[in-house]
Amino acid sequence: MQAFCTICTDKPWRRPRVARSRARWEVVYDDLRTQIDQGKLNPGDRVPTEIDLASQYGFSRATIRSALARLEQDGLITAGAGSLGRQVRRRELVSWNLTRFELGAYSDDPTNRVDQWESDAQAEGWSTRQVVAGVTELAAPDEVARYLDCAPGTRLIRRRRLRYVSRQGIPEQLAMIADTWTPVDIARMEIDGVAPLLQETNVVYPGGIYRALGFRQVHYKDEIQVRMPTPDEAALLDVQPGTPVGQHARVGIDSTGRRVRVLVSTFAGDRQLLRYELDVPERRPTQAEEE
Amino acid sequence: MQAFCTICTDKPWRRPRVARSRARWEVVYDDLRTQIDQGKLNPGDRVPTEIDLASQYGFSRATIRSALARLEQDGLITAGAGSLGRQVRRRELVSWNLTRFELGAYSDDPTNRVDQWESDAQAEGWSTRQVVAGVTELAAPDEVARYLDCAPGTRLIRRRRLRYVSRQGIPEQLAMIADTWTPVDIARMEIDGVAPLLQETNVVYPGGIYRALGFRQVHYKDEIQVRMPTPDEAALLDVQPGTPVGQHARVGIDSTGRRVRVLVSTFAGDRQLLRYELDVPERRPTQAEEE
DNA sequence: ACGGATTTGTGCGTATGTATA
DNA sequence: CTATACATACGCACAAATCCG
Repeated sequence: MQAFCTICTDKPWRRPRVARSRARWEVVYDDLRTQIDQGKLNPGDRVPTEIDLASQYGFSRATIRSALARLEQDGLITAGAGSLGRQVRRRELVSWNLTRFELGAYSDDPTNRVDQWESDAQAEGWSTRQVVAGVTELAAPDEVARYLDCAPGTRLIRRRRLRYVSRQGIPEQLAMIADTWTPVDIARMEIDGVAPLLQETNVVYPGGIYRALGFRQVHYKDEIQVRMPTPDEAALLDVQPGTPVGQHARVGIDSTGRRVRVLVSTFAGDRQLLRYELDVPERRPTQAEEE
Repeated sequence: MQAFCTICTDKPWRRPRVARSRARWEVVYDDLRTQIDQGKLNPGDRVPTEIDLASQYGFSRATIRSALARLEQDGLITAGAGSLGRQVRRRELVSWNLTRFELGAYSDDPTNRVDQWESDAQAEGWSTRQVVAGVTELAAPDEVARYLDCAPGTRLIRRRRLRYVSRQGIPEQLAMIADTWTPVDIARMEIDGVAPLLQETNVVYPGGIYRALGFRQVHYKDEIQVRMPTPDEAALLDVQPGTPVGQHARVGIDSTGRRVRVLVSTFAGDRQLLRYELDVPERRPTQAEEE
C-alpha cells in the first residue's frame, strides 16, 4: 500500500555494504566471469561441469548451479544437456543500417531483389533469406495502436516476415521477426486486381508496395526498445532464456500526414545490431516541426 | 570438437515435442504469466509469497522459486527480501529523440541549460539531473577503439556523466550512463587557459564544447546494441539481475573526416527508449557515400 | 533504537528424468 | 545401449532485509 517508485518498483536485493564474505555462488560466478572477460575462457570453450566445479570448490551442486544460472542470465554461457554441456557464448552481430535510402528508395518490401536489411547482412558475408509467415487480420495491440495513432482494438492487417541468416555451412538462424501492420483499407487496395499486401509470398514492386499503391512515405518515426522476449518470441527466435531482444518500430507517414503502416522488427540482442548515419544540419534547418 | 553455430553456440534446452506433462515450475510460471498478461495482476501488485504458492500448488518451495526466477528473468516481476516481497514490475520509459537538432545545435554537453536528453525527459514530466562522475585517462577498450578507428589500447579521455530522472516525490533513478571518449590531444585543448573536456563539473558552452574547440561535427554514426549489463553497470544503474540494457554509441565526425569523439550511452531497458525521426529523401539524394 | 514478524536469499543433501554423443 | 551432464524436484535449516510497532 505504500508508494513505490514508478520507474522500477523494486529496491533490488543488494549485498550489505559492510565487508562480508561473498556468497558462495558469487565466488564461483566471479571466478568464471573473470576467466571469460580475460579470455582464459573463449567463446565456444566448454565450461567445467557442475560436478567438477562442485568438487573443485567444495560447494554443493546446487550452489554451483546458482552461479552458472547467473552467468547464463548474463548471456555469457549457454547450457545443454548431455555432451553439449555448457559453453562460453558467441556473439556475432548482423548490422542493419536504417538510414541508407540511397540504394533505390528504401522500403520494407524488397524493391530490387534484396531490401536494405538483406543488403547490409550480405555485405558482412551472411546469406539471407526471408519468408512471409502469415498475413492476418488482428485487433491492434495497445502498442501498435499507439504507433498508428488509432484506437486499440482497431482491425489491422499484420504481415509477418521472418528474416534468416546463415554462413558457410552454418545452420540457418532466424535473425529478425518483421511485422508490418497496415490499416485494413490500405491493405485491401489492389493493383491489377490483386492486393499485394495480402499476398502470402514475397511480393516485389519497384519502389516498394506502398509506393505502388500511391503512398509516398515522406517521414519515418522510429522507436527502439530493449526488453526480454515473450515466450512466443523466444521460441521463434530460438534464443536461450536470458537473451534480451531489441524492438525497432518504424512508422511511415505520407505527405498528408497519414500513418500508412508500422514495421515492428524484433531481434535477438546477440545476433543483430542497428545503425544510423546522420548528417548534422548546418544551423537550425527550418526551425519548423516541434510536434 | 564439432562445428557449433557461430551465431549462438547453443542448442537451447527444449521440452520434448511429444505431448508430455509440463514441468511443475512451468505450470506455476504459465499461470502467473497469464495473470500478468491479462491484467489480473497489475504493475505494483504483490505476487503471492513462495510459501503461499507452494501450499497452493502442493509443490516444494524450490519448485516455486524456479518459476519465480524465470518470471524475474523475463523482467515481469521484482524480488526483495522481507516486506518488499515480489511485485509485478512497472515499465515506464523515458524517451530520447536522437534526431532533434533543432533546439540549438545538438551536443552531448549542455549548450543551453539542458541538453537534448534532458529536454525530452522534461517534456514527459520528468525532472532531470546530470552529474559528471569522473574524467579519466584510460586505454581504449576494443569496442571504443573500433568506434574511434584507433588502435585498441590507445590512451583516451573518458568523461562519464550520470543522468538521473525523478518524478513527484519518487526517488531519483539513474536512467543512463553517458561516457564520452575523446582522443587525448583533443581533450587537452584549452579555451582561455582551461581544458573544458577535463573539467569535473558540467561545463556549458554555447554550441557545445567541441564546437567551441573548433570542431564542427558534420556527421554522426550511431550504433545500437542490446545486451545484458556487466556487474558494474547493473550496480550503477541499480537494476535487477535480468534487466537488459541498451547501448547507444554516437561517433561524431568533423568536416575533415576525423572521428572527434564517441558518446557511449548505456541505459536500462525498463527506463529508457530511443527515437529517431527521419525525412525520406525524394529520390536518391547524391548517390554518393557508400562506405 | 530495538525487536519481532514476514519474506526472500543462501546453502546443503538426495534422487530421478532426459537429451546428446 | 551406455555414459555423461544437465534439468527437475523434494526436504531442511539458517541468514538477511524490510517494515512496523
